[in-house]
Amino acid sequence: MRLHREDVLAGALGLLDQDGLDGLTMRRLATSLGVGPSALYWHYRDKQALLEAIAEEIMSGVADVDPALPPRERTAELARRLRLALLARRDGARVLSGTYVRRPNTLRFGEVAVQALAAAGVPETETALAFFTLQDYVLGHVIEEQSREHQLATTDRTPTPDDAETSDYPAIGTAIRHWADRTPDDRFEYGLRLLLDGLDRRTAA
Amino acid sequence: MRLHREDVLAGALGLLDQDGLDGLTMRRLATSLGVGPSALYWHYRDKQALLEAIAEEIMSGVADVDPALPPRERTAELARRLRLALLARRDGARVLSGTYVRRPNTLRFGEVAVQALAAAGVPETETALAFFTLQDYVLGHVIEEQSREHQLATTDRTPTPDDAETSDYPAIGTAIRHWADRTPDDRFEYGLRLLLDGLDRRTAA
DNA sequence: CTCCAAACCTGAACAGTGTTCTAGTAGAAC
DNA sequence: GTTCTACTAGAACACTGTTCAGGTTTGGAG
Repeated sequence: MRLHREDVLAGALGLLDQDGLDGLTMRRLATSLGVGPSALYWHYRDKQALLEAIAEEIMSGVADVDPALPPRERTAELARRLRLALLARRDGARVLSGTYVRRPNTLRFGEVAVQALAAAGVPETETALAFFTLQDYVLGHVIEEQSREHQLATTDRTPTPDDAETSDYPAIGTAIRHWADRTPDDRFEYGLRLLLDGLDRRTAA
Repeated sequence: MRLHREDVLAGALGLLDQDGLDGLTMRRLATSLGVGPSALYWHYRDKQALLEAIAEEIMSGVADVDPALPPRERTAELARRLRLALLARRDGARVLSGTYVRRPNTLRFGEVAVQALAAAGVPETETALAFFTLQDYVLGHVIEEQSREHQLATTDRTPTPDDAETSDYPAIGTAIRHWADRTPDDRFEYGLRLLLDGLDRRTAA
């Protein structure tokens, strides 16, 4: 009935999905594993190390995109897969944004993305800039997306400001209405297309 | 020698700049104001409310962009001002990403940005999508930017992976080197231009 | 000048957090 | 069957956000 490193990680992932990042505490994780809190510190140096392991786990498989795809569609697919990976776990984006991971899954994602961008015709001097731009967008987008889920779960009032204050900000009102008509996927695709179109312009030159 | 709401906010901002978001605790804020912890709860319902006040303070003046600027340059300027506002306070991006603020400064920023986008020729049905895309990018970008500052301050080892592992990921190595040659401002401008160029394409159609 | 209500604070307490010890027990290897 | 390593218990430390009943201080009205 003893634990291994992977058991702790699996338990942490389960607790994360169930109670969110704020609910993921060392003590609760310990009791959910039927063990004292100090036992966890044998497997992971501290909580930060555990979170980095979670982050690396989230990134597993994200880079496994069909290499036969044309380069532009390949980078798009990488961005989509990153988003889905973050969405797959509760507070996934927040977890990833708080960790600096230099491990296989994370590095391989960067490697594959940079290669796809280069193949798409992005100058070698700009591939990292383009990669981080895409990654920053995805991260920011999913952070807000998951933050809205949380907002909706706790205060159960829709985040769309159809409130009184909207009358003081006329443009926002109609803009938000159109925004609310789209699906979350559509909203993400819009920004993604903006970035890819912008990239096209720089590959032509 | 009694406190007012603004004194608490000012003290919180000072402590934030000095010790970062993790160092901003109610107890330390209280002692820095020469008062007991419970005194703070008279001025702000809880810590979350205080953080939202900080977020709104961060957003003050961000929307004050020259309305005479041509629309495209105006939206670019709004994005730049948002970034600078976030950078102006330590962990500013993390603070903002954790709060849902519906207050004057924040709303006015959205209003002005949506108007600029509409003036630039973005279809009315897409202004909110474009606005959030820009905002998500800026937020994600600055979160990573400030996260790197933190990394550099604590572990004093440069985050550029010139390490051994780079040999297993050949494309990353050269890509990162070019990335490291740019200034932080340049890196931000690159992504911003990508988005604006992408927008141009959709305003032409 | 007094009185009162509002504004503001104290001090103690509760329940929870990450982390570090020393001391110990279970499991496999020889 | 003993020895060595892998792993855990339990208590403790120094924190965290938050609440509550009871005191102050303050500005203004009568």
